[in-house]
Amino acid sequence: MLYKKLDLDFYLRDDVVQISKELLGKFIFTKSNGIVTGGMIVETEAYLGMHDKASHAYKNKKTKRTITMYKNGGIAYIYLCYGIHHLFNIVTNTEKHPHSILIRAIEPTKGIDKIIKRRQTKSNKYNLTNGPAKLSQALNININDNECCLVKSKIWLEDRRISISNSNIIETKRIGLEYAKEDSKKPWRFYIKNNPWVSVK
DNA sequence: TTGACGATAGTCT
DNA sequence: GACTATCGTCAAC
Repeated sequence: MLYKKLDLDFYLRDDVVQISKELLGKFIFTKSNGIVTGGMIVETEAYLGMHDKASHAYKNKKTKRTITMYKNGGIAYIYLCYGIHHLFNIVTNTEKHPHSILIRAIEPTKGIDKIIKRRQTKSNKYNLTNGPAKLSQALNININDNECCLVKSKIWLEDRRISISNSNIIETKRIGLEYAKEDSKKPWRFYIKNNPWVSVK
């Protein structure tokens, strides 16, 4: 089979930085009201859990919101940002390690007509999914999908045998985390070199 | 019970 | 580049 859905073992691994890099070039899809939309992941950010000041799980903090990250990997962690935006993360590792990966941008390939309708944008096509809240809107992901299983549910990832070499992966600091002091400078954002769908170059 | 604060995006200058 | 809409979450009172 050329298109292989990512299985649970992919998500349960320990190295969230490595998984974040491997996600580049993978595909994400959602099925909503029978319509499938999705595309290729081009930008990710790793959040390293209890020792990462930028992570919601810093200092092992457990609240009603963050408890999702303390579950086994392979599920979605979705939360509301700025009262408006739904941000989609992938939970990795096991219950003791609240790791997550923010998907910041995709290159849409499936259901683009539907994506345009959901986004209601008239500007250039790169504006459709080049940001974490934009892609959530484009794929109709919202807070109700929190804890959604990524292996056997309406949101899933596929390996389509596209390989991104290390020389084509840019490592840089994460976006919008100045409050996290020194951890905001850690090179835990990854994106595909020269890809026009990346949010911030 | 209250208030400060965002892992953003769109608009305006 | 600056400004801000908008509201759930969470810690402090």
